[in-house]
Amino acid sequence: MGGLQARTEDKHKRILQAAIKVFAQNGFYNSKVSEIAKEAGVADGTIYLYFKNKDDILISLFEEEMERIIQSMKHEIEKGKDPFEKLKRFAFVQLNSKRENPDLAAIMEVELRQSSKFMKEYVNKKFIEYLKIISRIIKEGQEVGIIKKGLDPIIISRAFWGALDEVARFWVLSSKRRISLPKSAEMISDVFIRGMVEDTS
Amino acid sequence: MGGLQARTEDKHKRILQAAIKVFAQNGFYNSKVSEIAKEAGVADGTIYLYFKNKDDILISLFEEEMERIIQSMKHEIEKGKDPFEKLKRFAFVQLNSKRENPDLAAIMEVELRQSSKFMKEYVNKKFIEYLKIISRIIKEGQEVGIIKKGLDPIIISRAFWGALDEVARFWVLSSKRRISLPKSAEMISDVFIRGMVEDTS
Amino acid sequence: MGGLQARTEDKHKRILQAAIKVFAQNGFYNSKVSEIAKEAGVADGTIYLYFKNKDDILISLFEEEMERIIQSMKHEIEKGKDPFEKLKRFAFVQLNSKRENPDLAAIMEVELRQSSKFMKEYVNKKFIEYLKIISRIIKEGQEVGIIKKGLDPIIISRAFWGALDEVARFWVLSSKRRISLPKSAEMISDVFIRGMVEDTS
Amino acid sequence: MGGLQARTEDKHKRILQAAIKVFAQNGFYNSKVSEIAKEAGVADGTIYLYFKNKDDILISLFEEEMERIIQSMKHEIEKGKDPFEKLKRFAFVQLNSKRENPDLAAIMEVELRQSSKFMKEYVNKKFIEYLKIISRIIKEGQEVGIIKKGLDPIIISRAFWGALDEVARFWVLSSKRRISLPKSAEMISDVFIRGMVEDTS
DNA sequence: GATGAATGAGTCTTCATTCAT
DNA sequence: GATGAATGAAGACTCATTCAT
Repeated sequence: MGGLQARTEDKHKRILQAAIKVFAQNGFYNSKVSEIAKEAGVADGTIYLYFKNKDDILISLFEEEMERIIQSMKHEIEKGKDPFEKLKRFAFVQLNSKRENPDLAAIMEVELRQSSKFMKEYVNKKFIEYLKIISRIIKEGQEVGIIKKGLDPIIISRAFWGALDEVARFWVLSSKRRISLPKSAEMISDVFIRGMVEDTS
Repeated sequence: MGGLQARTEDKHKRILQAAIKVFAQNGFYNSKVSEIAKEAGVADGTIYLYFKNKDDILISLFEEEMERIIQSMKHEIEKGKDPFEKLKRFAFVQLNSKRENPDLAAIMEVELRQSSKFMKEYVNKKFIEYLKIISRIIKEGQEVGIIKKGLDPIIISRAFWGALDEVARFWVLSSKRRISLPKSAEMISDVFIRGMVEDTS
Repeated sequence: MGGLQARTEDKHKRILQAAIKVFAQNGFYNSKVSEIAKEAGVADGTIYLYFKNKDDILISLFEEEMERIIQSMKHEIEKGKDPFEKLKRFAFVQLNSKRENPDLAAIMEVELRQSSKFMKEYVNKKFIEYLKIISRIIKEGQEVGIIKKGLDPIIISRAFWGALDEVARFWVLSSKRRISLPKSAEMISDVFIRGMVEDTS
Repeated sequence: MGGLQARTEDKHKRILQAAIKVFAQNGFYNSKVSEIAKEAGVADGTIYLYFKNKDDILISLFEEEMERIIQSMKHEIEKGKDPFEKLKRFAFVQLNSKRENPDLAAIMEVELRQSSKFMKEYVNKKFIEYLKIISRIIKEGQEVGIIKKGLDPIIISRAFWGALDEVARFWVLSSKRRISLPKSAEMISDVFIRGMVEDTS
């Protein structure tokens, strides 16, 4: 019984992993359900035992991966001793995820911007939660008095994330050699930190 | 004769404008050619007198709009007296374009990241040209000695653009009220400028 | 006035000639009216001043060419002194027409067999008239007593024409070198003549 | 398992049979895939599980039927004791096939001449194989000394087939009454045999 | 649960034909 | 008469989804 359950969960995961690969390669609309099935090693119809439809695969993918990403990022952030170190960690982890999970990252990149109605709500909710990790750090810095009070944490967190995401994208396109990911992370967080730091006079 | 030419060009433009609207609303893959035709007030077949196929509409859209955007941005930048002022102008114009041409901006947002093979080359070429506007300003600042030498202009230009693009996206999603576009432009360029400024001691 | 009429007729003919070329190359269904127009050096719409529709071009083509072919063949046959010589002449002219007018011949080859309802009647009428040239020669031979009475002139004329047509087709396909057209004409008419000749004992 | 396979093969065959009927009725270009599907009692999409596209239906039709025809003809020919008897058998079987399978015959008639590029090669290959059945008989006759040496077996085989094919076509058009098929077969093979026989003096 | 053959709705695209100039 | 831009009906083909086994 447990075994069956396990195998079932396994199949669910296998389909999702296959979908990540296929979606990343062709984009959502150019991916065929049958391709995912093939990649997952299951029959076409089996997909529909685990997911309501093609859209649902993408949604589930977000639901499960975003949650994992958020938790993992929160965990990583906590290791930072001060807001600035936390931001650096965020930048580093964010950029690194591109290397560790390029397919998933590729999907997020596009799909997060795709205005597919059906997703918007959910995706946004989770994405905002993700961004809150940043804005909370900024607020913390403002409370502690090391980050300028005038800066809107929401705007800045968006900007920070956008900057990182774009550089990550660039890294993929530039055949991954021209620039080192860690250095980029450092460079960007440095610029932001220096840019946000409260003047001490 | 001139009239005929005019009308022909007009139709080309009308189709492209219609496409911008329709693509922005539904995304490329959920848009039907017949919808575009309807929106443009022409017959379905007429589309194919001006464009090779559906893909070609999107490509043409980029070709024509990107060029326009780049020229207009270059023109705007020149008015800035120093690199910092130029960056501020860039930020302002970039964010504002979202307000002035939200549909086009929405398409660029997604499609620029879409890995649609057929586009990648062209889009990238033009996009890189666009980003060079930023990196040149940064280099200029480094030469003049007001921007830190250690910063990679290419990385930073990506980051700057990414930050702006994401904030612009946020502005659209947040029902355009919570935050003012000009203030955001100022905030982001300020952070970047302060973050990049060469230490004078 | 006469000039205009002449030019008009000229255009009619030019379109028909263009159609022969285009139809021969691509077949009726794969030929576009616009191709014919281009080949004829007229505008697409002009075609419809001279022909009711695409079908009508093909029909007119038959009407005009078949009549010409029939008359020319009749004229040629008359030069033969006896039925056998007439058959030889028929064979020779028939095969030669493939060389002189390969495009027209190619169209006849296919279209004569195409069961396009709209043509059947007309084509058949003219084709039967053409075949009658043969059957009359055979009847003549039977009356004169040099061709076996038992042979059905209608069947034999079909067979004779079919034999010639197929060999002509072969000649085209075999890159026109392997075999000489006149020799083939002689060979086939010889076989038929020897095969039909009344036994004299 | 066997049942499933059987049903699958059955569907392939059913589609092909339907195609024969539909193509014969309207010609290839005027036949709609949906018509074939309807006639076969399957959904439109099902066609594409068994055939690559519309063209492929026609090609498959040839591949499968021609092979069958060739084998069946070879089998029939062998029963003839001498070359002349074999030719008579050929004529008889050839004409009869028109009665037994008029739809297929109608398609062969037209399509064999249609210069559809995509077919030409294959069709020709198989058709030449078919004609070789005749030319071999003629060669055999020449070797045995009962058929004139001067006759080119290739030309004559074409002529023989062309003669038969045309008479068969005539039979269909003439509402199948005016003339008996067996008599026609006899008449034509008689003319050819007498025409080809070596003079014995 | 698993399969994959079958379905058929949905869309792009072509091209014969029209008609305003 | 001549033009050729515009039309829109028609049809091949795809692929998400279903369901009998």
